[in-house]
Amino acid sequence: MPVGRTQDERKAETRQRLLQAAVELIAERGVAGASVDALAEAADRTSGAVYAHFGGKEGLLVALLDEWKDALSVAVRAEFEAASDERERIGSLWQNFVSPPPGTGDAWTLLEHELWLYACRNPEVRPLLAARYDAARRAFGTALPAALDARESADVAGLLIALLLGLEMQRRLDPDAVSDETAIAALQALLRLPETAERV
Amino acid sequence: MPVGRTQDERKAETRQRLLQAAVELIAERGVAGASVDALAEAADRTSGAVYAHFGGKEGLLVALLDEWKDALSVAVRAEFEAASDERERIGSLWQNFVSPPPGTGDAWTLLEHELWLYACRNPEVRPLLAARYDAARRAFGTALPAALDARESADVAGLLIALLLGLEMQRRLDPDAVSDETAIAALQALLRLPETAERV
DNA sequence: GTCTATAGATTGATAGAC
DNA sequence: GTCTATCAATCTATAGAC
Repeated sequence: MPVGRTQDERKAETRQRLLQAAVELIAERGVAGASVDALAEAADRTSGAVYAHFGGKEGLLVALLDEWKDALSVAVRAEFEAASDERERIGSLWQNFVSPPPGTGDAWTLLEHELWLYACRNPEVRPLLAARYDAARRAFGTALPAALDARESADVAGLLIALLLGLEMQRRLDPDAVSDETAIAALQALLRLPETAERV
Repeated sequence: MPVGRTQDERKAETRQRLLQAAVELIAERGVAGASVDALAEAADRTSGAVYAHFGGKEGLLVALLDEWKDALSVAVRAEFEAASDERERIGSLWQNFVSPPPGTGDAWTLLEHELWLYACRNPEVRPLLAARYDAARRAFGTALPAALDARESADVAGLLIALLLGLEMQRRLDPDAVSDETAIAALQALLRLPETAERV
């Protein structure tokens, strides 16, 4: 008797639709600009569904952060490990993070900054996003080539993430802000930072 | 007859009060979260003043961006040039940008990200912020030690700004995200990037 | 769990007195 | 130029039918 199944399936589908709608609409209009009604409508539901599933807009955001907790780290790390040599690794980083194909993930970083601002202002939510970045640094760090202890590699991963975030910010305003060559050279320099430091 | 003067002075004062209120309130609540009424009230005026001076909230934001056009570059550059050696320069950058005294400019970067998001979404406003970052890179670039052409030094300045922005993002969520030593080493590495590149 | 309907508060913007 | 008063639109959240 698959009665319960279909109920649960619909429930799960609504949940996914709401989360996906939140990703798109918040990237487009911002956290404050995306009303509960608009979020529900984008998911082909009504506002009641948002309250039933998440208790409100804030609950939806928390669930979104939770869902995405390690999506970032997993994706970046996979890309990074797939490449064979350093040049290729850097290239993949640069391509995928800062100049994504202008179709799917075009507004990805907008959502990232939107959630960052939200987390900075809400002490209850901040630990969630902090854990997300921490996980990204760790996962990313273990994929680094040099033999470093966990703390060092996470630090270097933090540097790479920082540079990519900051470069993307500038290039979204002006695609010619920083040349590709300089950016790639900088990524290489940061990757080689531990070796360089040892020589001193 | 100083009649006209006092009128103009009051007008100018209201304008400044509104701009200052916008800085504080938008950093605290965000662009969408700061209503026209709240902005006016924070400036000890009423909403009518906002419409009379700037035509609305968007006009106030544009004026704010215009006012701040080179405030960033001037400040950063002054700090940077005041220091005598490289170590001091890096230290001043790190201190002032990423770990400002938690009183005055504590919410500075929140406003920066808020305006960035706003500019990304409003094609009419984007060039304004793009020009601001461009000016910052140029002004900052001319203060760089190495002998580079304008394009190269602006690129390196873009790298430094990017790293500082990205590090501040992570450290605001978690003060221990990236260690001070690693961050400073990274800034040094980026500063020395041109020399390193020449050796290859 | 999802819907409709609605309450109650807040928003951006305008009109008119001063 | 600044204020008070106000309109129309929009928002969050809830109540109740199904």
